[in-house]
Amino acid sequence: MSNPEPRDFIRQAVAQDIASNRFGGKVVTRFPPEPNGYLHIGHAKAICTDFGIAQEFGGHCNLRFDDTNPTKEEQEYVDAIQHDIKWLGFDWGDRLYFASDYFEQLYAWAVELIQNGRAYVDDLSAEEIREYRGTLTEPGRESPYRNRSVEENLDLFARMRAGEFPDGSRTLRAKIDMSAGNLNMRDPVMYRIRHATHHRTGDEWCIYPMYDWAHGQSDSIEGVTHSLCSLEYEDHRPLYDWYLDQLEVFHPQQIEFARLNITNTVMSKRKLLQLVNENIVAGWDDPRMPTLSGLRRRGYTPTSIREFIDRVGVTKNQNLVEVAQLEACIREELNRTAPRVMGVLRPLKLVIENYPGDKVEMLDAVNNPEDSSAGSRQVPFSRELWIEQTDFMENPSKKYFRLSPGAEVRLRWAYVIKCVAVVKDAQGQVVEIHCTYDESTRNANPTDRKIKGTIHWVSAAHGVPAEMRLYENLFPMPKPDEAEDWKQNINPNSLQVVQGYVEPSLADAETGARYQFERSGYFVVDPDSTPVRRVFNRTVTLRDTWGKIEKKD
RNA sequence: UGGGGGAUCGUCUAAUGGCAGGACAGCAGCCUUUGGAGCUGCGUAUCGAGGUUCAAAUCCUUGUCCCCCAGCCA
Repeated sequence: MSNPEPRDFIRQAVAQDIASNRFGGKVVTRFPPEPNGYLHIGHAKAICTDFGIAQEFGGHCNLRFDDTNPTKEEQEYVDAIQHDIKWLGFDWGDRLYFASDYFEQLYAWAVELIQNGRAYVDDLSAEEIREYRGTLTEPGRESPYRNRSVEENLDLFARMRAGEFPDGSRTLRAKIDMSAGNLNMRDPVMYRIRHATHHRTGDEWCIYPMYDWAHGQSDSIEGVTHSLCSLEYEDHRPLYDWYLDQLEVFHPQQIEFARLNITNTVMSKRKLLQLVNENIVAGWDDPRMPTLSGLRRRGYTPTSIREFIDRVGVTKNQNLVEVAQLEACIREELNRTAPRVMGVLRPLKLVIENYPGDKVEMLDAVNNPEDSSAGSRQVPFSRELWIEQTDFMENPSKKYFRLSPGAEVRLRWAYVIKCVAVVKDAQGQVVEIHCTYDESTRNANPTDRKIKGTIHWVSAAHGVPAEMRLYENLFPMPKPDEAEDWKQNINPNSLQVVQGYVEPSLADAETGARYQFERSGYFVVDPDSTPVRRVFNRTVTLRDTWGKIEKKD
């Protein structure tokens, strides 16, 4: 059951707890999202850790929505979150919970704390509470309402629940220590009044528990043994423990780890929401978003994301992982699994002068050199082809070994051709390339000379028009968060739409199907794709050695 | 001059007193009908200074730097 050598400090702690029979050897974790936005790759780290550890140690992981703030939460998010977790590859079975299901129990426990003199109704305003809290370096002052009688507190709290008081007029606070160095212990608010409709409990409640009051108790109710969360809750652990100790209920262990950060993107829910609301991107599932729905639409696989999370590890260190690390994971998987096809992004007409105009040959093309079981397909070849604009250069550098005047190049799976003429328009733009082909080189190399370059192509008569959406990082700089105005730094080329052609085998490609467009990148069929308008999203480019050579010059 | 946490190649991460290793990125080469993939090689990385020890990334002392906390958000 337990790993012989746990991979990280959390797994080590869990293994130790099992060894010492703490919690009766059981392992129960939970993933506690607030339904106020879509899940992103940072959440994937938490999901993989919470569900992964439960799985590895033969335990369970609960999915519990932390829905204690009706003003920010929506059913849409509840549904999207469940969909994304399943897609990532995890299953909570019947262990779907909501903090809002515990509101009655939480209320009863709050009454218990009042009765024990550990909580009180405070009439201070939000602003006054802030003033009384003190500062980081100065202790706070006790509220004048702090020493009300138990009876008065009970009465007031019941009337808070009954809806007798307006929003913000009163709170229930834990009576702890206004001089604590840890601000969380300076009489934290347990309940606030919010006459708001909750997406699950409707208008049943007008007081709502705060995170700290809800979270640990929810963990306890569910029998969670290991409550894993991010580093910023380290300061909350003493409070987490305090509530549980006061209540003398089952006491889970909270363990904190560092959240995931990735270069060239933003990860805070607030900023992602802004990108969506201000139409900077096309929605939560815009392929440029670091959301799971965005990555899915971009063509990332669940396994590649899990692999990525595995590789970056779990520690308490501040981290900023290069996005290249994520890209490496999807490239590695797709290299193994994606069928190769030919697709031209920016078409340039090529005419083979000595090839008969009425002739069409079907050429054999290997589907995946990394997977012999993938077989091969037939690709039509004819006199007029589309090639990539970037595969022709009128004045090539020495290291360029694709097409240029007088130069020879191989057409993938077809013939070696030689450029004999260049046709230009009135503006001097190259609009057509004329070549001759060497009939003896059909899928075979000439013996008398070495052909260095191979380019891809699509038969003009057979090619299928396709829209290609070429994505790059949303932000050009590694740390957009540190810029003065982060939104001013969106990469203008983060989405480029081009109209190209793909080989006819892709005519019926299904939504979600992934391909390698040879020499270009990995693409996935977008949901926008129809038989009339085929749309491919570029998931990631191939590693581009030529691009590096070019840059150096 | 409050409380909490963290410092290991460019990045992420291993080591739990015993050869500082891996992945990504980068560089050089080989190979190649994808300038893909693959293969080979390339590293003054333990925050500083003292100390303990045969031996320190690890233990002790001390200093420095970074992150988080003053929502009736989570």
